[in-house]
Amino acid sequence: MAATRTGRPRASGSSPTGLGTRADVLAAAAALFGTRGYASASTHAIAEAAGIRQATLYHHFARKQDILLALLLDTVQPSLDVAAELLARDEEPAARLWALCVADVTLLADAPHNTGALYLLPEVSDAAFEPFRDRRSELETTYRTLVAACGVAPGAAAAGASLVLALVESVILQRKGGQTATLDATTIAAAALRVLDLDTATRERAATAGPGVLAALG
Amino acid sequence: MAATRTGRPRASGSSPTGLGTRADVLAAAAALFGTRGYASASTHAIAEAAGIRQATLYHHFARKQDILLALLLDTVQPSLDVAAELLARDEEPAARLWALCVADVTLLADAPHNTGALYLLPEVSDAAFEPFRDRRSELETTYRTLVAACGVAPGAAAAGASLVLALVESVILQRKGGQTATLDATTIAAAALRVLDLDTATRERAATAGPGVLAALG
DNA sequence: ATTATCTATAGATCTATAGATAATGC
DNA sequence: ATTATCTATAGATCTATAGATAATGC
Repeated sequence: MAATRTGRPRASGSSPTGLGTRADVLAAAAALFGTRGYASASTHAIAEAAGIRQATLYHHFARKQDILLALLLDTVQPSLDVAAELLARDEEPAARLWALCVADVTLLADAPHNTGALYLLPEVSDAAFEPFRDRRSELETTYRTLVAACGVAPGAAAAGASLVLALVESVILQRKGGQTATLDATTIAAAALRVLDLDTATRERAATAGPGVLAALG
Repeated sequence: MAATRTGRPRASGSSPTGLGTRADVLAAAAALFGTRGYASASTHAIAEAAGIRQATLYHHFARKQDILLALLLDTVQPSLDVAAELLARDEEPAARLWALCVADVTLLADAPHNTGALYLLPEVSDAAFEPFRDRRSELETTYRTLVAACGVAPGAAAAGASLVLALVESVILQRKGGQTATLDATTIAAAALRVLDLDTATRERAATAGPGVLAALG
């Protein structure tokens, strides 16, 4: 049952992540795409950081774009899972929105290598990344739906959701800037409810009930 | 006095912007860096969009990096000018912060080609762009100073300023997403004051006095 | 036999430089 | 003479493929 693996051994060293070559490549690419950019991070540099030769990448990913696509999908999927669960629940909308903000901020803040920053890459507008953009759209729709359910005026729900998302994603920009202490997730969630101009009583109920909602998620 | 210019004429057409070759290059690069990314926008593609041959770029910019640096500095400078003026005035801090938010949102929203998005490029962390990062830092310091002057608790001023900046820069993300109707500048400024949890009276005074402050700027 | 790696490289870029050319200025 | 453009290209990449190699699996 030991971890003996088939195939030619690596020329130098072993898996940096200890999770296999695919994980090594994804970790190396996440770091390099985020700090140097997509095109500026050569497959050679990625392979080197992953502890393999450049051509070996192509045994695991058919094209360079597939590496970024995998990273983007892996990053958005946990958020979508939380969002879908929260949409189906029946606690007060403000409490569910609070929970969504806290969950997303936490995911963005705790991810190794600031993968949230990858969706800011201009190259993501390429057709190859449409599967990601679709899921990202779904996430925005969930935010809008919850914001509207909080009683925000219909005309202002889309705008409100944009501002809430901007606050949540401020974590990405903070990490990019190399800030040591990123904002607390509950601080940002509270700020989101203030931006929406919800009344004090609603906001207090949400912050009180929110942690319970979060804990109830699968 | 007519616009007769020295030098060999272009092989094809004339200046797309009508403002000369340097302006043509900057406009073309702003569009391409923002939509394709820095490394993915080749000097050939930039030159083509500017209506010149690839090598002619190098008569106006010694290196490709100098094009992006010029765009970044041109984008941040007007914000810095407004920020410095506002710091020196003596209206109520909340009114000045309101004015700074409105001014920056307006600059970001009205700039041709969403140049605000350029500061999100990973390549900006390269040493070549340090002059820009320094000025960008100054701008953040001004936000922090005004937020602190609004009476936000000392420990919370830096966090508050981050959130305010995130709201202001949400315009960049909206434009990137291709949203047609970006948020109104005054809507964002009002949201910024709510995020800081300023009391209602202060916020109302700021929104009332803010337009006058803006109008008084040079 | 299957697998994951390796070496080697083809073909397609891409940046920046060298030097020619076609205008205006003096 | 000066200037801004042009053509041509050197040299340095970079992606993806071809085919060899060194392990384990049967």
